Amino acid sequence: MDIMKKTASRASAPHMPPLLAQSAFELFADNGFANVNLDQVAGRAGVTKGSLYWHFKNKKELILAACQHYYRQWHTDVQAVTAPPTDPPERLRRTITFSVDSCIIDQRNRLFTTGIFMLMQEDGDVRASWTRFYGSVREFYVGLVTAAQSAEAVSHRDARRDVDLMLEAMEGLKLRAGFEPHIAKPSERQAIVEGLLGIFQLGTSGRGDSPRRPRTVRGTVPAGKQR
Amino acid sequence: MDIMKKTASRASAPHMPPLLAQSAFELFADNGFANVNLDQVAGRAGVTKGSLYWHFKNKKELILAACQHYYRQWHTDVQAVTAPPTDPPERLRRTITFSVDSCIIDQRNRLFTTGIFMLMQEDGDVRASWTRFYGSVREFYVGLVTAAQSAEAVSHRDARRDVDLMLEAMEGLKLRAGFEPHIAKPSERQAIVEGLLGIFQLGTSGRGDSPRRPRTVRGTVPAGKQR
DNA sequence: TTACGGCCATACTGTACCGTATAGTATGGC
DNA sequence: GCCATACTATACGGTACAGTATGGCCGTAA
Repeated sequence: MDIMKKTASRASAPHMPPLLAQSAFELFADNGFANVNLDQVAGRAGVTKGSLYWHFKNKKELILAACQHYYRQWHTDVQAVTAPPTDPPERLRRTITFSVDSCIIDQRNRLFTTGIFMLMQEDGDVRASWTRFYGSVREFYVGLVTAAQSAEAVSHRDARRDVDLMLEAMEGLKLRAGFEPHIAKPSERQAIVEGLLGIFQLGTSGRGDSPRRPRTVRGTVPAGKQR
Repeated sequence: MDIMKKTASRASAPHMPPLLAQSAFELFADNGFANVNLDQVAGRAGVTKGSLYWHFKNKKELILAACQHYYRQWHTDVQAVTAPPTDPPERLRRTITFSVDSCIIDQRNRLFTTGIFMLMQEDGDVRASWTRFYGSVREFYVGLVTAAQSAEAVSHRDARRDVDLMLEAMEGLKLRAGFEPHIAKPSERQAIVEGLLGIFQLGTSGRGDSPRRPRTVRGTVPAGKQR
């Protein structure tokens, strides 16, 4: 039969474990954790289950590795978005825009994180893993927000609380995008970004194009109230 | 052997289907959809799988019935909260407080809805079912909010958008409560309610007790800006 | 050349569980 | 007294899949 199929590409593989983790992530994100078996994961990586079990103790460890893959990806993506040198408010806007697009458009992102939330309920390790990630995301956003706010000389609000509220809304958005696909329209996405930015009560900021809704009137807040 | 075990309580049962649906909801909410088999559901209702399959075509129909049970429960609970005659802003506050408590404290609520979001990704019927429910919840809140806003004579904002943002934040809250349990503290819950109410830019409203954070300064919004 | 250890494939075991087949029981109509 | 209908119990087929047992290949070092 089909012997010697691909003995060539042996040993040159980029160190199986990360490749398996990536394959696992892609399959999990496309089909959900419960609907993927280890034969498929191994197959996608070009090996079989025997070798998968050489690198990972069990399915749970593979899942955790897939999570790490996802976390790393997120950080590098956001790094790329915030890299270009701009002023802090614009960086905040870009990051939020990127995140909103990820939540709404990137179905893999949606399905994968939903699955994690499900697993979290019944596995402490997954929960701990996600908790660390969420913490890093929050700190990242807090940094962005405080920078943006101090740039406007209004830092009277609790940035951490605001960031939490925004992140909650983003997670909810992810879920809602699953059953109300019409929010994927560009105009809707734009409005949603404005809504989230509104949480921080920053001025309309950045570009000159007029904001889409009158909501951002908030920017003008009575001064002299800093704590 | 054990004959005549419980012939007494036969036939007096409250018409199996709803009882099975409730049993299914409880088990699903406690253990997740994937970790419950039909023997357990039937057992909890005092029957066996054979009779379960008499009433329901398959597991999916049972799940949909459990969803209906959940929806009904939510509506009656909220009805109970908003029933006592108070002014609209206070009714809004009470409803949000109730919802936040449900999201954070009621673990069954959390696990069940998370499971639904997972199933939604792969089943159109579940998705349609949830979409209907979400629509009814949104309309309910829009009614509350417009009533509350017109009571304060400021209706310049898009209530539907605000409600969507708030509901998204609530769903996110539900998820976050799963891995950051410290937000179950009463003071935190109170702050979260204030944050959500802040979305609607209403005054601090209702009772005389001072709000917990300076955030609600928002209430004083420059007048004369209605569209 | 041999020996060995890292890596992988194949074949298999064990288990969980959905769905079904079928036998049995209560109840009401005729 | 007979039968139909509604409902319940038990047992099992089929399947999907996690995890294991075992042996082969290949590079490296003695």
